[in-house]
Amino acid sequence: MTATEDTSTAHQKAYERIHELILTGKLAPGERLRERNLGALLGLSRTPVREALRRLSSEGTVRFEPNRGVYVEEIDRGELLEIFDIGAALESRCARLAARKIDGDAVGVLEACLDGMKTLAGRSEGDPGPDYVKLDKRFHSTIVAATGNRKLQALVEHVVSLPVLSSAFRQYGPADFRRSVRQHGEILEAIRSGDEAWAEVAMRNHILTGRNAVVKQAAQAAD
Amino acid sequence: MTATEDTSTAHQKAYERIHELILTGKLAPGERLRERNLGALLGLSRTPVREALRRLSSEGTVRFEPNRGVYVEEIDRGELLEIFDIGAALESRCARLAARKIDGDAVGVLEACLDGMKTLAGRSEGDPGPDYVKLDKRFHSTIVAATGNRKLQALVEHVVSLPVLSSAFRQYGPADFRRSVRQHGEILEAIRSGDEAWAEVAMRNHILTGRNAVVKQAAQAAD
DNA sequence: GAAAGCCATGTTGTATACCATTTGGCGACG
DNA sequence: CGTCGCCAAATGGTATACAACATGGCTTTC
Repeated sequence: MTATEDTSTAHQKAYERIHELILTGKLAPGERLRERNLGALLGLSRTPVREALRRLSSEGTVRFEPNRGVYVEEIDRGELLEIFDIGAALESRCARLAARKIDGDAVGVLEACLDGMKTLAGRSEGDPGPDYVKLDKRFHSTIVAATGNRKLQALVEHVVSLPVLSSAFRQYGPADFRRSVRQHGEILEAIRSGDEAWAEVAMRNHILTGRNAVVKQAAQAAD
Repeated sequence: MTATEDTSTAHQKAYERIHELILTGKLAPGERLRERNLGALLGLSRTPVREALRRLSSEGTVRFEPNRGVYVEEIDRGELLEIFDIGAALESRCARLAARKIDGDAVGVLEACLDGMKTLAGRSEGDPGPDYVKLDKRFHSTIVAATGNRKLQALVEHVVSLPVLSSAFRQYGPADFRRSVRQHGEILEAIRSGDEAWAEVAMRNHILTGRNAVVKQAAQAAD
């Protein structure tokens, strides 16, 4: 029951797997990706792999150098912080719109995500694992989708991938996860009650918390 | 010397042409795109066409329905205005960063673009044509690139495509073009002088002018 | 005459084959 | 001994071939 997506198409599978490999650092920034290797690794031909790479390229996760291969984009910390600021602006706007327009089904999904995150953060002391990240992503995606703006959805999907990457590298302690759960709870409550201003600021607060964790980590690394 | 792009790869050509066909309305919102047709039209096989469509899909311009074809995304006016707001936020931020970090080469490019736009807007009374749009895009792309943030660059590239679309449908008069040129001049001067606050607000002003034109057009259409 | 199921056709999804370009090494020449 | 240039292997770019799925019309049956 680990597999949540049906991965009906090979292209989708390739996209998700490669994205995950990059997020978890198995494919390092700057590393060259050989299409035949990836295909063999995933049990696919080059065609769906290349399509997945085009998507990743369009999202800025990967870079095509014509006739010279595909490389994982390297991120510097300044860019990353900048991205967090932009993400905060976009997602808080989404939260505001969602508070206005969300329907019952979507609220149900949010509740389910929150439940799952609570359980994961509560039971294990150390690392709630990649499932937590998936629920987190789902939570945010649901909010963005609730705005009903497809272009906005595409945008946020893109901007979010890098912060998620950074959080994958980041060492979260149990307290951090509990705080994350609490913040998601606040966002949900704000949206459910239709309080636009609260939803906006709760989301902004949540994302800037993540930004701060990156800053702190940088300070530690400088020791 | 009309051709500015080398179009070195078939995929790039496919991407640019299809994008242009959508922007100019030759491919209408909601219309189904057949890969074989597009390939034949552009003198290419399906492979690069599909890769281009994946990019466009990732940008939210086009929509894949699994096993059922690719469709041009339809936009409603509310979404469009929302996108303008986001574009204003992102691009004004870019202008601020550019004012801080831009180098001489990039300034030269901006000057060249502005020159070209001046000429086009000055000489012909009616429609300066698609070349004007291209210069406009180049101007903005250069500013975004000057921020040195690749992810941000990818984002803006995406968010910008729709407003450009709308401007393609919009009927600009000579006065509008002259105003557009003047605003680009202001932005350039602000960036060149390193005045971050001015650059930010000049860009915001420019984009919200475009937003207003859409609103006005909507009001006219409602007559 | 209407509805349901099957088949023909077209289109998407994926794999494979072929061509162009890059790249690293080896040998000839200065 | 160094350098230039050529050749071969590998890799990306594109075309084509094949398989899976969807769709519309026709036949068949009630």
